[in-house]
Amino acid sequence: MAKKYWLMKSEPEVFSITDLEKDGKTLWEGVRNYQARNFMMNEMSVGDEVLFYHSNAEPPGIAGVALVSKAAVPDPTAFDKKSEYFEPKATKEKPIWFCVEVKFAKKFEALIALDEVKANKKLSKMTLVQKGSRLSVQPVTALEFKEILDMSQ
DNA sequence: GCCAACGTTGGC
DNA sequence: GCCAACGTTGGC
Repeated sequence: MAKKYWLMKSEPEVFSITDLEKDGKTLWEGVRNYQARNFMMNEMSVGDEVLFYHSNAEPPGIAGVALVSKAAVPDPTAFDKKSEYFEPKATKEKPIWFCVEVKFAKKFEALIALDEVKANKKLSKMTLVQKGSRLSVQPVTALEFKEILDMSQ
């Protein structure tokens, strides 16, 4: 299976690239959107590369790179009554929600702001810059991924 | 199975 | 804090 590329959004107030650098790895818990879940559950493989995006930030943008380190497992927060992500309908047999584990790869020296991505004509097709795109887990092409890395140096 | 109402995301 | 865009829910 060829390596795939992704972009995953996180609010840095909640969990930033610096938190990932500190922790080394994390379960990508709390995704409650079927499209995003399906990408994690069906498409992601260990070794896939992930652009770590800071949403709801000043400025919003791509902060670094992570690697998928574990294929999708049931999201434990769905079973946790105290979690804001608790899902009463989830059972061990039918967990409903899944999450992958990602590990830290690199933090960009300077964040690539959403504005810079929008200004780059080569990236005009990226899901991220499409109008109304809110998906928190989205595929990125190999070319787009390379272009972002080029912009980061 | 339609669709209005409602909730959420996330840039600005 | 606003609000456009989109997803989900629930009445029918």
